[in-house]
Amino acid sequence: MRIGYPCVNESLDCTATSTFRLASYSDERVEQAVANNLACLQRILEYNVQHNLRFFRIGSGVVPFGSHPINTFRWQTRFAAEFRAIGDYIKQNDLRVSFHPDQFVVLNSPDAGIVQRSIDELVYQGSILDLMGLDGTAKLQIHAGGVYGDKEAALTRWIATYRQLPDVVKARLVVENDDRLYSLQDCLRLHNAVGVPVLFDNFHHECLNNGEPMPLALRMAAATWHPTLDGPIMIDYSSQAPGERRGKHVASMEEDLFRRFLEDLRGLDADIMLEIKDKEASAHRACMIMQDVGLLVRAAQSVPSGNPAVS
DNA sequence: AAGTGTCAAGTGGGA
DNA sequence: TCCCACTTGACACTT
Repeated sequence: MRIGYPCVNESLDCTATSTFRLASYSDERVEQAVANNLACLQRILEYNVQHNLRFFRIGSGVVPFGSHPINTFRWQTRFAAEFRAIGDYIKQNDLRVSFHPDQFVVLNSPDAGIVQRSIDELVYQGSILDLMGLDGTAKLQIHAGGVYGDKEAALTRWIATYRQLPDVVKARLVVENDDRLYSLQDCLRLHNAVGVPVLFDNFHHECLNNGEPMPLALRMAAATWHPTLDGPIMIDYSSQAPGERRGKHVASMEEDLFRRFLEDLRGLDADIMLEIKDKEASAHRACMIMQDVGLLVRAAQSVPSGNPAVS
């Protein structure tokens, strides 16, 4: 099992998603930003190895305007060596990485332009994982999309779009239950239609479900992952922020709730992404708890390799 | 240097 | 009819 956190490391003084405004686009700025982002990504991964945090979500903006037609810079070839080196580091240290393309990726939109831009974005993010030389266990995680007043029609459109995706995207795509529109059951229908694995979000399931108890829900989602092609199941973990709007993520992990969740999970291998505001701070506490209950081996006393220049 | 309005992209819910 | 949230701040203009 692995513990991870999304996109941002608050302990380091760098960002792996530095960008700029579309209005000030230039190839030079893309090159500058990608160089910075990949150097920072490498530092984050080294930090993660040192802290036994072996799961990380890479931010969508690692290549600014990565799927925008304005971006004609050949970043794939310019940074081929850097992508490959990061991929090697990921494999050598048994890390797992993923992407979560943002809310603009909607495969079931009635608008063909939106669907095409969504596919372009998936191809862009998937190509980064390809350039890193990572196998199909490195995933692209999306939601089912909108309902548009007719969920049946929306699910049908999703399936039709999925079937048109390039194989390289299909091999990585997973669909996550959301907190308002598409429940675990809805996602399982997509799985039954096209085989897409279901990424289970426990907090979304608490917000929107069909009465499945958490242990059962976890096992239903787990059954949609192919053990070797897809890897261990991925889970997004969070909990309700006390006193806040329903669906708001908690600021810092509540340890008793996490221990209870591990009880529900018991017996399943999973990589858990903590979608919690304070990032690696909570991930580190989760790591300690999992070591405490014997679900995680302690970090090796490894010396970080590569990039000796930065600290 | 500090303050702040706005940023590529979509959708639905709530004020 | 706006405004907000969403996996995540931070760019860039103004003073």
